[in-house]
Amino acid sequence: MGQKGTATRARILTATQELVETGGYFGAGLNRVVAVSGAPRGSLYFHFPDGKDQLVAESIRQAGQATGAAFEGLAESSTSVAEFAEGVLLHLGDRLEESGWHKGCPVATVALEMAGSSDTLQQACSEVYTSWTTALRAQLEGRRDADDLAVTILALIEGALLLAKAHRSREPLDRVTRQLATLLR
Amino acid sequence: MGQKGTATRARILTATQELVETGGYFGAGLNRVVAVSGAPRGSLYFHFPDGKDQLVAESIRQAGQATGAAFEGLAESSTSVAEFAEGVLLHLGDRLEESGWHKGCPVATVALEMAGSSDTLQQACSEVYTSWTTALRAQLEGRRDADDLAVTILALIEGALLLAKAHRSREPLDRVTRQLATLLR
DNA sequence: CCTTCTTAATAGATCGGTCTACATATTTTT
DNA sequence: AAAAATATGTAGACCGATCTATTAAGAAGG
Repeated sequence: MGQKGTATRARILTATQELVETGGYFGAGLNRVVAVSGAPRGSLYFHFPDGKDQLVAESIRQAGQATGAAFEGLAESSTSVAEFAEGVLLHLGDRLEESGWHKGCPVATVALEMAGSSDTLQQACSEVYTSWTTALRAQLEGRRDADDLAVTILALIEGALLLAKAHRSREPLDRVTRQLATLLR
Repeated sequence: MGQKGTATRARILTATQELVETGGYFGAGLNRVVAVSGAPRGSLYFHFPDGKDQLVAESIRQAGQATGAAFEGLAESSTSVAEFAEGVLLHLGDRLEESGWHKGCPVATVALEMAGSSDTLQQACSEVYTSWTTALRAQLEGRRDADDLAVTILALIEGALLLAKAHRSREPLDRVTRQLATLLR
C-alpha cells in the first residue's frame, strides 16, 4: 500500500470514528463519511471492500484502542483505583460537555443499535469492552472480587455516560463519582 | 376519538415500541411500523401529525410507564432495596436473553442516538429516566446519600444491560448483581 | 509497464412525509 | 324517523431525498 493510499484510508477511518461517536451507526452515513474525510466515494469500497460494517467495525476498534491508551496514561498517574476511575469520569464528562453533549462512549451507541442484528459489529463491540475490562481488572489485582468489580466499574461508567447524555447534564456523572468511593471502600 | 381510531392509534404505538426496543430510532422505520401494526400509512400521520419524532417520543413514554409499573410491582414484593434491584436485573436479563439479545432498555438506544440532535426525543428520554430515578429514590428513604445512590443504581442497571447486549451474555448482569450488595452495604 | 488508487456517474432500495379519494360514524336538520 | 351534513378515520399511490453499493475508466507512482 502506497503512502497516499494509507493516508486516505486513515482519513476515512477518522471521519467515520468522529461521526459514529456522535450519531451511532446510522449517523455515519457514507455520504457524510465521504464529505468529512474528503475521500472519493469509490476509495471507500477500495479500502473497505466489505462495506459499511467493516468500516464501522474497524473504526470502533481503533477508537477502543485510542481510548484504552488514554486510560492507560491516566492509570499511571493515579495512586489508587478510585482516583483513576474518578479521573476517567471527569475526563469523559469534559469531553461530553465540550462537544455539546454529542460525544459519549464511542462504542455504546453502535452496540445497542447493531449487536442484535450484525455479527461483525457485535463482535467488534464485545472485543473492545473486553479489552477495557481486562485493563481495568489489571488495576484491581489482589482484590478477591476483581473480576466482578472490573465489570461493575465499566457498567457504572457506561451507565453514567448514558444518563448524562440523556439529561444533557453532568449531574449523573458527579453523583456516580461520589458513590464510587463506597463501591471501592 | 371513536373506538376504531383509538384502537389503531394503540396498535401503531405498540408496534413502534416493539421496533424501537430492538433496533432504536432507525430500526423503527415507518414502513416497518406500518407493516407490523397493520395500519395504513395515512393513519400514521393522522394520529401523529408531527411525524416520526412524535411517534417515537410517545412510544418511549409509554414504555417508560409500563416498565415503571412493572418495577413498582416488583418493589412491593421485595423486603429490601438490594433484593429489589437484584429482581430487576434478573427480570431484565430474562427478557434480554429470551428475545435473542434484542430487547434491552427501551429508552437507552434512542437516548444515545437522538439526545444530541432532537430536542423532542431528548426531553422524552430525560423524563422517563427522571421518573425511574424518582421511583428508585423513594425506596431509599432514610439514607443519607439517597439521591446519589438512586442515580448510581440506575446507571449500574443501564450499564450492565448495555454490556450484556454487547457480549450477548448474562455474565455482566450476574457480576453486577453480586456487587450490588457491596454498594448497598 | 502495471499495480495501486482515484474519480464520478449511477443503480436500486428505502427513507420520512404528503396527497387525494374514499369509507364509516356521528350529529343536525327536517 | 328519514335524510342530509359534518366529522372522523382509512387506504395506498406517490414525492423527492437519501441510503449503501457497484461500475468502468483514468491518473499516479513504484
